[in-house]
Amino acid sequence: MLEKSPSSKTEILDAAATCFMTLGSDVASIDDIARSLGATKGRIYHHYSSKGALLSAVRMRAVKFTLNAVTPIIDVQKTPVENLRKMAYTHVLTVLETLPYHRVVLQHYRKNAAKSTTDYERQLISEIDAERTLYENLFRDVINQGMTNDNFIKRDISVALHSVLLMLNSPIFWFTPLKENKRKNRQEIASQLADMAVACLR
Amino acid sequence: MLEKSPSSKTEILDAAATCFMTLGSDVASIDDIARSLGATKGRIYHHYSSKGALLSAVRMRAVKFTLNAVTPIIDVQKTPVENLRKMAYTHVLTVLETLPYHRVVLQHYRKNAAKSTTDYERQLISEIDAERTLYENLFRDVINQGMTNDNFIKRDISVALHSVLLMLNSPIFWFTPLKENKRKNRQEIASQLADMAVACLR
DNA sequence: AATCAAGCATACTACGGAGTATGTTGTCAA
DNA sequence: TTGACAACATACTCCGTAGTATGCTTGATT
Repeated sequence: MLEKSPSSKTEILDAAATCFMTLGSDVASIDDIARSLGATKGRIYHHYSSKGALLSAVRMRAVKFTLNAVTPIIDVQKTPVENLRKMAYTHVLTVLETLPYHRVVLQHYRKNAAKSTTDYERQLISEIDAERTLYENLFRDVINQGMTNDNFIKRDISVALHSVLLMLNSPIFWFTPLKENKRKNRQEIASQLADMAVACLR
Repeated sequence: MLEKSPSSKTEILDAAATCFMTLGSDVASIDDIARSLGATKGRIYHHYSSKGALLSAVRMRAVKFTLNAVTPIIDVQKTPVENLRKMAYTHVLTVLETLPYHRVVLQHYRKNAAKSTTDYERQLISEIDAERTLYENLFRDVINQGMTNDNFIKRDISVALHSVLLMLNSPIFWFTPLKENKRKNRQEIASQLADMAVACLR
């Protein structure tokens, strides 16, 4: 999953992401993940202190993927429309290339109140939230700038932001990778969604 | 939850929807739901044969809410743009008024492969899927018609359909009801989202 | 060569939750 | 008035799973 020489830890993360994705993070057991690695619990608990910690690591990595991809392509010289269009395109493409991670994230967009979590795990979650807010603000700033420049219709910024972001994340629900034309197919989807994202703001 | 005289079964459904929403349908136990009703397991298992059956009932009811609300307002006399706009508005408003149910549905957009389900539960799920497909096709038809009339830009119909639907469902993620101006607030949100839905198609 | 720790595997415990079997209460019909 | 059934409550069983305690192996270090 985008790794040159996968360390043991990232290998575990990839397996965890896939298991959490297919079974759901609550149903998938540590044993399931270990089995999919041809290993046992021992290996996982050696690297991650709890199931919650492992889950948080997966979620954090998902945010980093998109954050690292989108941040460098913002160009203050260009117009908000151009920037948003390229940000949207990059976002979708990145998501499609690290899909399992984002499917896991999606399960937790609205699952805040777990039954019993330790202080340590709550801290991990707050760090994830901070990083996600950072990422959202990249889009918020561009949309805001576009609204003040009259490139975009003036609307409630929060409604507009989250609507656009969720539309860009919609492939997380329905995308299934095909054998042939993999790369091309993804680029087309990213392009269409980027168009729609820009369109729905004006 | 939209009920004149809530029967014991619908009362259970409402409680289940709320519990499944806040804790997640995997984590929330039957005892949790019973406790929130001031009752015990016995009451729930008297009406629903299993946890899966109860969950399916919640999901099915969610689909019925929107299906019953949107179906009658489609008018073949009007243009695709007018129809889609009103369908979108009605959809959002209905969702916001029966929010817990739709939050539960959302958890299962991509959780198909449960660990072990009975034949009976698989049947329930397939019935839900059929009903949901029926509902999606209402929107698919209108969008298709709009594309052939050149009211909408011609795009991949599936990508367009699911993107729009997910954008209309975005409040499921972030909406939190306010005390004052409840009704008005919801109408404004529905209106904005309906505008954006139409806009992103052309 | 001996030591030691990293990186696992194995074997256990403890507990929560789904499902069941059975008891209890009210109500209505004959 | 009785019996029969609906609508629950109570008290269990059983199993899966998170977490732990401990043992084993291999490579690096002194």
